Amino acid sequence: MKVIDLLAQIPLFQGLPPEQLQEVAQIVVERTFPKQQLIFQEGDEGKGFYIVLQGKIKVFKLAPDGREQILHIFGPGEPFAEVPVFAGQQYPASAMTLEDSKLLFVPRTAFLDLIRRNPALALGMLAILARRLRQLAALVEDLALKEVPMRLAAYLLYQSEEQQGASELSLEIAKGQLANLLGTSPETLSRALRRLANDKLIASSGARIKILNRRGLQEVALGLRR
Amino acid sequence: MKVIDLLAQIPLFQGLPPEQLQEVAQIVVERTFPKQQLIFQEGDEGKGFYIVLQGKIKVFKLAPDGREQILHIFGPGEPFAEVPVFAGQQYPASAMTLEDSKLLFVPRTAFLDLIRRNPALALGMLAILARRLRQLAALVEDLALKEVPMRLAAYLLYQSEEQQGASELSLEIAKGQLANLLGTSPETLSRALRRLANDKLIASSGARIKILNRRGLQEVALGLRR
DNA sequence: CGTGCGCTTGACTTTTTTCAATAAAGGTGG
DNA sequence: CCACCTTTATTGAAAAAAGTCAAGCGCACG
Repeated sequence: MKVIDLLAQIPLFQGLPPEQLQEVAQIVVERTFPKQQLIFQEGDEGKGFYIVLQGKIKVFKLAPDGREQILHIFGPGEPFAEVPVFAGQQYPASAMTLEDSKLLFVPRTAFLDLIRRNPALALGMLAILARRLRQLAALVEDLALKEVPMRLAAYLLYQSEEQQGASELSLEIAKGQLANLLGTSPETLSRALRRLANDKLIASSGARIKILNRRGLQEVALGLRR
Repeated sequence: MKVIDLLAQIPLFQGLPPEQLQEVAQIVVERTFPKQQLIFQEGDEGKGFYIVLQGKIKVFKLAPDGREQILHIFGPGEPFAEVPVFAGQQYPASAMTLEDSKLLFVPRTAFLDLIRRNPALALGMLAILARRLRQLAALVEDLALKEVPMRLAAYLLYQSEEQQGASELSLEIAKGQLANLLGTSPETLSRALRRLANDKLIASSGARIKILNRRGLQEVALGLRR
């Protein structure tokens, strides 16, 4: 598939006139990464941002002792690492592939040029950053105001939504990674899962989860049930 | 002072041609709020964003049980609550004055119009959102990967920077509010302060803090010293 | 000068982390 | 396709960090 056709699928570029799409196609660089590959590290100079074509990317903060907190996981169609394009010049976090992935790299200066000539693109990017702020604010809320079982219940319900409201859902990421996303340890996550299963809210086998009592799970997520 | 002169001082509007500045002046609304006044609540429809002229504003998330996590505190010159202007239509958090405050309200549709005609303004707003993402990512990092004394030490050093690197600094906000900002309880904050004082890193009397051992405080902030 | 709110302190509980050992799962090469 | 080996997940027990409850103190404000 040609780059320009891929670009036409990206929400950010929806409605971009074909000649500008062509321009984008000429400045982007396609890059592939194997699973577990570091894409950039916090503090690296950010000369552009990325768009996921295939695969899955985690963006995370690392503590000196090696513990990590995932800020976000990105899948196909999603742009990430835009922050250094617009403010500062260094990446505020690190990024790594969770699977073999194919990315487009969009160089900073060329993209800024384009945005200056196209207000719709600017508004599209503003919408993306605004949504990201919403998500990060929700993560802060989770970490500061909710306990692990609440966060886990919320994540399961969210995944269920993502998967067409199915009651049988897949965790999508390894449990260790989920622990890093929920801001806890694998041990605590494991115990939280067991607790939900004991309470007959879910049935769990490996990365496959079946929601047995959606109402009850929602109550846990909201803190109405301990 | 006239609105247009106030606007000219706001970083976001730096470099805006005078006629567009005039346009902004015509669409903004000046509003004053007493201390402790709720400006908007999470979930309210956001018809525009605000700019602080005077005073201090906290933006926060509230748990059902009343606990709160402050996401950010804004002072003069800073815009806030831009998220619903660009994505979704509801505020993702609540906002309240910490002091008597004077704000400018910038209505959404008029501002979007303006931004469509002015790429520099769009880039300015992108830079603001990008910086905010950086700050929120740092807050997530603090909450997930650092203990309370580390966060407190980092806050004290940050305040010292803000106050021209002075060793004698003011907390700027009430301790109860600082606890909500650092993601902890007043009790735990109190104990953390006493611990730093016991270790002769700071001397504290009320909201006045004197840094006695900056190096040591930095070590605490980085987790090199327990 | 009193009153009240915010801050501090102590005692206790809960949640989560950490350490260690075991069990299960997944990938690789024979 | 199976056996092995490495990685990942689970479980138990103990420790640490922070939260909660309750009481006392003190400063600021009326």
